[in-house]
Amino acid sequence: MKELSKAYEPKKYEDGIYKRWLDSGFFNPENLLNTKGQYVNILPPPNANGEMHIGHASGYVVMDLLGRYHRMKGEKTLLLPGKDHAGIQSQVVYEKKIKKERGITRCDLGREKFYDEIFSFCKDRAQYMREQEKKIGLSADWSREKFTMDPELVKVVLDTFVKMYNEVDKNGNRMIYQGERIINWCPRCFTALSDVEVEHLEQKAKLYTFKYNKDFPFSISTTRPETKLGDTAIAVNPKDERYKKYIGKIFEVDFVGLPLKIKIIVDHEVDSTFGTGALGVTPAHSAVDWEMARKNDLPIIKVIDEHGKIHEGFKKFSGMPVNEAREMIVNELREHKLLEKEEDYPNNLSVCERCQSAIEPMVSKQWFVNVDHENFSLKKAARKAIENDEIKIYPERFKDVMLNWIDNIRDWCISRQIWWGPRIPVWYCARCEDDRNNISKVSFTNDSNHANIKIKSRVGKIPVAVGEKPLVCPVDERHGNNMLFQDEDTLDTWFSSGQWAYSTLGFPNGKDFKEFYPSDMMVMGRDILPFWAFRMIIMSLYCTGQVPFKNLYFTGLIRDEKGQKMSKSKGNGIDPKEVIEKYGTDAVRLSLLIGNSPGNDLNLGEEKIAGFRNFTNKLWNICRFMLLNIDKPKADVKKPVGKTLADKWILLRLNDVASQVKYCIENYNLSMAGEKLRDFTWGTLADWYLEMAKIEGKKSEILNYILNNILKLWHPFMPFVTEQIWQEIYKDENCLMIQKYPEFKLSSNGSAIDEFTSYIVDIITSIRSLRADYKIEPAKKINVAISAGQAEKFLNSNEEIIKGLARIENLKISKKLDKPQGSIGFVSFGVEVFIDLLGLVDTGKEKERLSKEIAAVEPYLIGLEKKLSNQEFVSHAPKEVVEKEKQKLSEGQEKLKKLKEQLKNLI
RNA sequence: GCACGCCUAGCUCAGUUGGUUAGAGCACCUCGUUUACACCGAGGGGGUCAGGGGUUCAAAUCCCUUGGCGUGCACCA
Repeated sequence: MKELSKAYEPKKYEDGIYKRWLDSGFFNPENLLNTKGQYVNILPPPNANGEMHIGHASGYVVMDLLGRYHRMKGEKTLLLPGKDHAGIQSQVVYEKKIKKERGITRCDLGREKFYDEIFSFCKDRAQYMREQEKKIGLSADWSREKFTMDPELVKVVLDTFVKMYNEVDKNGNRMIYQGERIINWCPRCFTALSDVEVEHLEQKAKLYTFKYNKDFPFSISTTRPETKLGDTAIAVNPKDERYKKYIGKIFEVDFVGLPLKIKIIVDHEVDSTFGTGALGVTPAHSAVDWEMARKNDLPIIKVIDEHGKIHEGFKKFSGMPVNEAREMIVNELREHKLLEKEEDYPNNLSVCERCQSAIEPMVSKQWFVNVDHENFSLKKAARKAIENDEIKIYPERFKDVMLNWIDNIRDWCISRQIWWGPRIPVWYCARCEDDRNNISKVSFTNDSNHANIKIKSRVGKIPVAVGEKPLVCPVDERHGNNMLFQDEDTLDTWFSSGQWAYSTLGFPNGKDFKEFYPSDMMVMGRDILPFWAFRMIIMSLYCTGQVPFKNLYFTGLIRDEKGQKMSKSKGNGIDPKEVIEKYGTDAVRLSLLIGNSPGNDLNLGEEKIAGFRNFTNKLWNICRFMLLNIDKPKADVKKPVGKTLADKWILLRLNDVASQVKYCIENYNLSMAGEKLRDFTWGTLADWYLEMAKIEGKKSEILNYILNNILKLWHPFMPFVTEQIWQEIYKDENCLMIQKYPEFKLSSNGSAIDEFTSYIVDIITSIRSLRADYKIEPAKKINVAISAGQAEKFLNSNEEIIKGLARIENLKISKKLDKPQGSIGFVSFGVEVFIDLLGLVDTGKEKERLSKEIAAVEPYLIGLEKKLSNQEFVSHAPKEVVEKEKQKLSEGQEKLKKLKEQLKNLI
């Protein structure tokens, strides 16, 4: 058997190991033999337009750890990978690309060509990202990989649209309906957005206070004077005495040369202390005003168009970008002395989550999902599933966050005016339009980004068919199908990804769906909770009648070492490619697992990764050393009987750490699982047991047993190094990846072994410490005498270990002996240890050392005495606690007595 | 405004139903090539657990409160 090389070099092995796993076929659950139970994780699909970043990696590491753990436990394990088409984002990315590389816009390509190109672009990126996912060690079944735009997935999505459209309550309301409502419009992306796709940025704005004209009785305040062209009312608080006499009146005013008809209305929402207490109502461009308009039946005047310019019909302002119009109106008001105040005012600007352009709220005809439909309330169903823990959420506190979020949700706008994504399966017939004016109005524009895009009229069309394109117009066959046209819009990406949990499994009749749905685990970034978690839950409950997954684990964000968000522009990002190359995948995995906890952000710097690279190498060397001491390594060694105290102790500790690790993993405390394993491996095994084993010798069997187990226990955390070691030793065996995970139960009666060992460890550590204090050269051997009392026998049987690890020449252990001349002593548990200092004793120094220790013990004992003399404590506290305190007191008293004696003898 | 967190060693954080003289890693200081490992070993310094109050025999842990930091949602005329 050849030795392991001196240092572990990840680069040398990782690709080969991954290939071996792939070739084994065990990523595919069908190939796993003799499975019992199953474990399914439909992996969240990253957007197929970029590359894997460290945030993805942190999620994958969790998913893969759990997957490998369950696979090794013998469960039929499926990690199903895939990619998301990411409608708006991919379209933005691809538009930028063709603009830069070819100087063209999507309109130059046309809808079909653009669609085809972006499809292959996403497929290319998906392939590239797949290679990165393999680098992180993801043990996914690539034969089942999916893409949200695969035809079979799109079919599921469209079928759901049809099903929801056909869900009609007794009043004729559909679950999916078309409505003219106020929505968020991004003039850059040229599409409607749902509420969650809008971000709010703090900005300094100006708050203008003015009158429409000098005849109008009172002034209003606004940050957006240009929208006032569309005001149809003034709202005041019903309790506001100042304006009571005007309520209900209608004023016709001239506002910067344009006529306005203003009704005075009341609304409780109006804060009479803000500004003048009078609010100009602009129904077409403010969500709150829109609601007021609906309640008061006010007319709605659209001021701003889809390009962010003033609509036709506003004379000199028409066609002007909003900012220019604002400036012009303000100037005009100033000239006419109507502007009363102009003050700085911090407010939040709504911007597009994808491109950061300012959002225009506007009234528009869009498709919506009614989240509280009478036949099936998506929101109530989701609430119930979460409340009843049908989906368990980690960390638990996110349950409240989700419930709070569900309670505030409003109808979901699912239509997008983009080309990339599944197109809404709704058909209209030009001939069937009731109102000829409403037939597909087409307008053209000169906007550079959106040249020649058709803006279809979003008013008044009635679908004639929903679903596949009919052969003839279903309303009137004489119209045939050449008068049929499909809705121009595509579906919100989250309408697709919301169905990922089952569309990937061949819903509704596929074999995988029947076998693997619902899945066991979903791991997702906490930032997409409102986008995705909620949508997956509602869609799944409605379509499949079941929850999509039984457990939901949220990861936090990965930040830089200073806690700042990683971003390309700041250049503070950690690129997984680079750090994997530099430190190896296992080190990167550990740095994302240990010290990280569900839902919390993680600050990550390269130093941390380097630390785990060191540990990877340490593990390699621990195994290297063990191998040097194993005669003929076997993959299936039974648990040996420990011969010495050290053996019994390490078996006990291995047993306990393994059962704790299992407990931690099953409760998703992966960080603690890793920490416990590391402490055992480095602190217990390497620093103590292996050193003891060097002295005791003949450890072949037990080392073999520990080696096998430690590789298995570490495998889910650091699959590459463990597999490589396994392969070096057991070439002919199956991969470590599918070896049986060790089963251990927490031992009940090992405390005596632990206690004895801690005596020895403490004696050795104390001797080393005093040696260092007295600057005794490490190579120099010393003489030690121990007055051992009860511990005589077992200290004697471990004499060689104490001698070896404390570098002792002559060790004398007796039940009772006096302090030898020229020595110094210390007390460890009940044992007195004397070190012959070879004439180096410094009485002053000793006095100080002993006094210092006495000074530390005394207050501790006083505390204990006080506690134990307190009747309340003795009667209230559990017996074990009281017993423990008593024992601590008597041990401490014994120690104090001995220390005092030593001090006395010194003088 | 509503909600959810966080504040423990210089730094990053553990501390799971209240009960060890409060822990780890990194950094720092001293020393050091003995059957693996300098990506290492041995030893060491360093914290009144943000402040105040309360509950309790017992509080880093539970409750209230003040301050600081962060996040989500809403408002933002």
